[in-house]
Amino acid sequence: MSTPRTLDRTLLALADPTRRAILQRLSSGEARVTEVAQPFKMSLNAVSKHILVLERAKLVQRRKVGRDHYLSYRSEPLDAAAQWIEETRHFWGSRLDALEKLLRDEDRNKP
Amino acid sequence: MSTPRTLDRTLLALADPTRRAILQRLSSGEARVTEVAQPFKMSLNAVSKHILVLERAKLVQRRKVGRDHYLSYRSEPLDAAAQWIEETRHFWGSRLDALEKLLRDEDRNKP
DNA sequence: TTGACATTCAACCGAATGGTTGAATATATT
DNA sequence: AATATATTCAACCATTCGGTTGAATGTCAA
Repeated sequence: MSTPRTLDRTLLALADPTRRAILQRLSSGEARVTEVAQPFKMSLNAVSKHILVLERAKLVQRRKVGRDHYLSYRSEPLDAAAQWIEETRHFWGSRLDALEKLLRDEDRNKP
Repeated sequence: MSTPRTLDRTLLALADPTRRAILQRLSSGEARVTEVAQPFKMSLNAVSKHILVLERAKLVQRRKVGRDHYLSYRSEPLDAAAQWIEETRHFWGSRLDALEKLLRDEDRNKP
């Protein structure tokens, strides 16, 4: 289970297309910072910052070998986020519960 | 399926405990802005802004009746986010794929 | 009409984001 | 030892975020 803070960081980290692209790249195996940054138009430094956000959320792990930093994808935070979403969806309900919720709303207005 | 922009907005909106609390409140039925704001320590205006973020992400719908704005929870974005996460988790792999990924990494280093 | 209530708008603030450039640090290579 | 490479650090900038306060708007109720 994930503490609220952890969930915050995970969702925030995922709420950016650049960072999702970085994760996708890493999901197919380790890569160095420069390799990860290569496909992007932005500067290396910008990518480096994005990686930091992903590291803070523990979605990326860093392994230093000499001057090279090897980055890898960690699945745990996404697993935890998925679990939270599924539980939440269950409790908050979805389309199927629309009628039930409507009735609840109407009840609330009849004293 | 959700376009990247939509997903961004959804995840960003969910990446805040206040906003998640608001959604939880609304998941049990409609409520007016003031009612929603009542449990929070922050100002009504602050909550109003959070609601706007949720509305932008289509997680909250507004129905105006006179001076009252009735807010309700919409499940579609969360459904879409859940779907994205599940697909992504499938493609990016999880613990079970750790060995496979490790082997891929080792391959990459042997020319 | 006057006044209370529900809500937003507007301006401001401090902190965080997302980006830049330039310098610093550390490691390889020659 | 000198140079090139990999990466971060530091400073800066514009924008957004999360919050505040105060005023404006629109609606209900006496």
